[in-house]
Amino acid sequence: MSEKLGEDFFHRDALIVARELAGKIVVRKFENGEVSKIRITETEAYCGEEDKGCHASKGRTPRTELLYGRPGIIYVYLCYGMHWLMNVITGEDGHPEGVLLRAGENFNGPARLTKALGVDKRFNGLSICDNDEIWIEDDGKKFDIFTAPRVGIDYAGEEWKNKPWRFIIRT
DNA sequence: TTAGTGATATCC
DNA sequence: GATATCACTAAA
Repeated sequence: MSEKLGEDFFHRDALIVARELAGKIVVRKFENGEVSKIRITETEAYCGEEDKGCHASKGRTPRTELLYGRPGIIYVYLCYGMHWLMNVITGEDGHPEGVLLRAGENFNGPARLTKALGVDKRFNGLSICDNDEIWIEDDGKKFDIFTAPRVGIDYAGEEWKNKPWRFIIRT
């Protein structure tokens, strides 16, 4: 009883989507026909220009342009020259918010996730509900979620870096 | 703890 | 054109 998540799911506040995305399944179909499913264990919400932790807070640029786009768009960001981090855009069209997929079962760390999924910049700009290589499913299982401050955004300042906008499932 | 890595933004 | 920065990982 797995259900593929559609655009409606992402067309909500990033905080809600991030919370509900924790515990869902990312499905990746490779070119050779192999399919891998990975449970999302950790997400983070990034909410708008006023959120200093969000890329869009520094202004609209070609890179952050995607954040302003339609919900369900995959935003792949290259960090430190070797790591791909994967986000999904949420909320209203024109409002820069999204959810970072921070970890999956069997690994820790956002770059491990994309590595395992074979995600790279080819996926940047794709809609996660409108392609046959990667999507997210709800298998109906429920998890206890706990929150924590986001990591890696010390530059955002006390006010923003302490927001409990990181969602982790209890396993 | 530190090196490695490359796209992006920002400063000439 | 150049350089400073960055939501990280792996190796030690």
